[in-house]
Parts: sequence; C-alpha cells; structure tokens
Amino acid sequence: MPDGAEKKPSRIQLRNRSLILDAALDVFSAHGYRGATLDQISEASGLSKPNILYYFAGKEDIHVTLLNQLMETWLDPLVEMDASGDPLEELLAYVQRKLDMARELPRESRLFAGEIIQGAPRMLPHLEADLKPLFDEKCAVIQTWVDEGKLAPVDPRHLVFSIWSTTQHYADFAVQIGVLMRTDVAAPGADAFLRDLFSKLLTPAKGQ
Amino acid sequence: MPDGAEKKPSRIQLRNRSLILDAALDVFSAHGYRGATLDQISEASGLSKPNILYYFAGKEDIHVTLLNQLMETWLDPLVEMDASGDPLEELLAYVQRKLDMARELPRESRLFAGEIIQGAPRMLPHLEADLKPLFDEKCAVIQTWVDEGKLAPVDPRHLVFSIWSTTQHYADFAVQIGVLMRTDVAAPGADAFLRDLFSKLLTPAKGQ
DNA sequence: TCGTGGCTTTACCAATTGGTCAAAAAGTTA
DNA sequence: TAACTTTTTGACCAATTGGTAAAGCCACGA
Repeated sequence: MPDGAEKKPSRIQLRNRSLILDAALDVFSAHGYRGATLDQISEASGLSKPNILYYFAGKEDIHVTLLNQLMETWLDPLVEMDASGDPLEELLAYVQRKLDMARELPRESRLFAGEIIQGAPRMLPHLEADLKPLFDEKCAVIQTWVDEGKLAPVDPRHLVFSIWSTTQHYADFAVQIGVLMRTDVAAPGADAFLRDLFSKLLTPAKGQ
Repeated sequence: MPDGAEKKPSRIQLRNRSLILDAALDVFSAHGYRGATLDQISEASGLSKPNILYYFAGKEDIHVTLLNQLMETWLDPLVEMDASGDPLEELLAYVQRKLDMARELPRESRLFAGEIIQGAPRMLPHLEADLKPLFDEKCAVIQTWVDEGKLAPVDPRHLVFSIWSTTQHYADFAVQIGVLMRTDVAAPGADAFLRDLFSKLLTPAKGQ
C-alpha cells in the first residue's frame, strides 16, 4: 500500500508514479480537469486503469499532486529575485526566467492557466497560503526600489501581473501564436521585445 | 424545425436560443467544452434538455455558435484601429478598448482563452480565416508607423501579443488577481499602468 | 522451493452523459 | 372552435466514466 505516508517508496513505485504524473500532465493540460479521463491517462502512461488507481487514490488525487508539485516550480523564479541586487537587472532577469520557464514547461503553464481560469477550485488554498505572501513580500521590495528612485514609479502589483501575462502568453496561447507567426519561420524576438518593454517602463526618468 | 436555414425565427425561438446561448456561455467558460454538460446548461437556462436539443443540433453546435459570435466581438477593437490616425493615440486607445472589453465580457474572454489553451480544436479555422488576415494587416500598419519614425522601433507582432496578454489577463486570471489584490479594497490602476507601460515603449526616442 | 508481500490484471459496477422519440401541450390561424 | 403548426416534456438509450473486488503474477529472502 503506497498510500501510507511512510516507508521509502520502491524503485517501481517511483517509476510508475512519475510515469502517471507525466501522462496526467499531458492529459490535464490539454483537456482540463473534467475533460481528462483516467482512460486517457492510462493509455498515455502505458499502465492499466486499475493500476493507476493502485498508485493514486483517484483522479482528483493525481490532479492535486500535480498542482502541488507545480506550485514550487512556479514560484521559484520570483523567489530568486534578490532585494539586494540591482533593481532593473533583477527585474529583467526575472522576466527572462519566466519566459524561459514558459518555453521549457508549457504543459505546466497551461495546467496552471486552466485551473485559474476555471476559478481555481483546487488551488485557491495554495494561492492564499503560498503565492499571496510571496507576492506581497516581493511587491514591497519593488516598492522600496521605487521609493529610493532606483526605478520609475510603477504600481508593483500591476508590474508583476504584466510580467506574468506577457511571458506565460507564449506558452498558453502557443497555438494562436503558431498561426499568426507562421509567415516567417524564424521569429523569436520575444526575449528582446520584453526586455525592451520592461526596461523602458522601469528606467528612472533622470540619470540613474 | 428551426434547423432549416431560412424563414424568420419566431419570437419564442429568438428568446430561447438567446437564453440557451447565455446559459451555455456561463457553463462553457467556467468548465471548458468537455467539462460542461447539457444538464448544467439546461438548469442554467431554465429549459429542459430535450428542449435545448430542439433548438440546437447538439452540444457541439452550441459551442460552435458561441465561438462564431465571439469572433466578431473579439476582433472589433482591432478593426477600429485607424491607419490614418495618430499612431500613439491609436495604439493606446486600442489598449483601452481591449481592457474595457476584458472587464465587460469576462466570460467571453475566458471562453476564448480556454479554447486556445486546449489547442483551439474548434477554432483553428477561424483563427486562420479571420484573425490572421486582420493581424497581418494591422501589423503592417504598425510597421509603417515605425518606419516613418512615428513610433519607437518595435516588432509589431510582439507588441500586439503583449497588448492581448496584459489586457485579457485581468479577465482570465480574475480569481488570482482577486486573491492578490484583496489587501486594499480600491485598487484599479490597471488602466493607468498599461497606459504608462505602452506609451513608454512606443514613444519615439527623439522629439516627435 | 516455498511463501510472502508488493504489483498487475480481468471482470465488473453504478452514475453520468449526450442524445432520441413519441406524445402532450401551447400557440396560431381559419 | 376546429385544424394545424410549433414548442415542450417524460421516458428511455447506449456509451462513457470513475471506481471496485478479487484473483493472478512476480520477485526475493529463508
């Protein structure tokens, strides 16, 4: 019984749980919670449906596990923003990290987006407990930078929202972007554009 | 039989179809296509399930009808952008219109976002046929403005993406924003922030 | 080689879901 | 009011879905 919250998990347990979670990430991010079926996860993971239910208590358990794991990864780039670093550099580096993450983990980005769009039924507690405190803390840091004149005056909250939305857009709306960018093959430019966007916004008006 | 594509629809048909579509917008935008059920639409609209199927060929028909109606509304703010107007004013007005729309039609915004995130299975044709040409046309206009030195040099495509993402974020991620902004009651500021963001980006370096 | 315990499968539910159909109930019109 | 059309409903399906139970498999230590 892998349910008990003790004992070291065997190699097989480790492998199969990870197989299931990876398959579930595919399926949940592509169809949403209610749209995903255990049969799809079963097929994608190569494990039979009852076998999946041997490793997880149910569909919701898989989803929640995925969401829990995601939260850490998701907050990481913001955690790394250093209050003692150079303000503009720190923020631009944060933008770059978020953009890299959207490119490397598009499934996770879509899973998160889908959950929030649908009212975050299974993630509200996480938002309150994990995201909110970090958000408040980092907004305070940014506000300090603004007050010290090291950044142009901006509302830190809307700044963070704009960083989230612009970067995640490249993962969440990838299909749309694919259609619209199809014209010319090579067209990254997102990095340079966002760097330009946010440095112009944040650079203080008079000499640094 | 309201299926036939002729005859003037009766008052009852008009009323009931609109009841159904409004209820379906609630349900689809909150749960996604596969997550929504005819029973939910039935309850939300006050019409029995077989009655709903009397007015629409099936679940997919309702969804497609919704998506078709949405496309028009969605493109409208961009259509209104006037190539002969003042570049900066036109773009800032476009931002404002998109932001207003996100606030007034959050359900539509979420329906659209959900559809795109899930790979736009029912909307790819619309993106190709309607969005792409308009996008290319307006990007060309913006490029002209840039070439004439009326705007700072930016990639028009990424500019448009950033406008879409920042404005729609306020509708699609409303729950998250609700959690994070809960601290102080009155905190709009999105309008001013986005205006600042995009005017700093777009104002040419040397005198206009 | 024989247990023993962890792992896997086959067979099976009960509930939900999208959808059908024929008959009843409203309108409409003559 | 009678005849006809449109709208609405109750009863019913077949397929899908999340989940269960019990038996079988398989590795590994004694």
